[in-house]
Amino acid sequence: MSKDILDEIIEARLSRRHRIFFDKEKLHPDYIPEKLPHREDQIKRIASVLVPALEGIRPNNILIYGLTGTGKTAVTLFVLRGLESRAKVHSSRFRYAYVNTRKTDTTYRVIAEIARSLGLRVPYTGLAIAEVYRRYIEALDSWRGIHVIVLDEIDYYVKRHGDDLLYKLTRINEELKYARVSLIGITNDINFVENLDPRVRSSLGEEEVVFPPYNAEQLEDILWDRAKQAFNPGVISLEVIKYCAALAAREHGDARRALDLLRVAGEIAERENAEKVTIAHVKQAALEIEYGKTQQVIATLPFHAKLVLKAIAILVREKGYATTGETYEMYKKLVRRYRYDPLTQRRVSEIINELDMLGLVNAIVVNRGRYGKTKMIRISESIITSIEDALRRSLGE
DNA sequence: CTTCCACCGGAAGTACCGGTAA
DNA sequence: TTACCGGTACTTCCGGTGGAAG
Repeated sequence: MSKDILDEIIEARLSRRHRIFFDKEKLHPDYIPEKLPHREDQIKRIASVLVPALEGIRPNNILIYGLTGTGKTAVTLFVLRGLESRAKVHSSRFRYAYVNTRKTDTTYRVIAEIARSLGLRVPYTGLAIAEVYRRYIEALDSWRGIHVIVLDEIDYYVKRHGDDLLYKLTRINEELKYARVSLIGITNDINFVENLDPRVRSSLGEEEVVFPPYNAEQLEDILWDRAKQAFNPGVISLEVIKYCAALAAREHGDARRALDLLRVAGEIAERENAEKVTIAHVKQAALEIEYGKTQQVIATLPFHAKLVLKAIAILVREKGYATTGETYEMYKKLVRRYRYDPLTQRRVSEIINELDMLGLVNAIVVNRGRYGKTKMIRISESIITSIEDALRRSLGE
């Protein structure tokens, strides 16, 4: 009997999935389509810089700029994958390493990942960085090919650790006898290059490629292209696509955001057992994406960071903003309830900066003359309830 | 013009953890 | 086993500072 109920649920689920999505993967942020509309110029540029690799010639380094969701990563990987498969035909030795330095955010892990892309087995801890580097060099030279290293979101890495690693990588060819390395740096932050060592800047920027934001029409093309593959016929309308495109265009033309909206809207429609995706679903999706992000970020915060955030939330509810000193006092009260020792104010000040970087609070340094220098901390109206929810959930009560 | 608040944020160092190599 | 490595999460110390108040 219970089996019948189960079958019913499973069938309902399966039939429902069939109704909305045909192939949801096509909307996944990491999926790279065969066609990248409105990026022909960039594909040509990057491909023509890289093709010499097939003849065993080291391509120039490339620096790629563009805001989030302008197709930088997709285009780069698209070209590299294409070349890698052609390399087999031409029997030339060509490989690439892709590292997102925001996710892989320490020196050791970046080098380890580069080395792994050549098939090396590198432990995730225990070795000296210099040792991993040495093995990588050795492996390169015995392989004797062209290795392209993609460093995605390098601005994040450089902000935290400086440009020493970048400098080393730009000089790596001097240490190699038979192999050659090219670098591709990808950044969202246009100003980032200005703070770079001039030698690194000139070397990394041998070629520069800019990815302008998409406008609403271009986003529509992209979305329509993908929607045709991802959804079943009749589920999605041009009207809904236009709405997603318009929302994303408002946010500097972020295609990833537009695709997320479409995917989540589809999931909501599916959940509601609807036959079509509607504009109401997209609106709901925008809310859920925002809510989900903050919930997830807060859930993974260390204990003391949660308490600091809670202290700020309380103060912001009371008077609209908080200063570092007030936050610290409130935080100390909260810690006592949990019978833990409070951290120092120096550390709490750092945690506030971290919360700012995560986008949970806005902290700006202000000088109030006679009343000293401090940080004015605020929480945007649109996420404060979501933050309170998340804190209640993860701190109990 | 000077004072001085209430912090800022750099630098150096400590403790601990999970790991490797010999 | 021992020496060492890098990463995280802190502490301690301290010089630095924009601008309202006096």
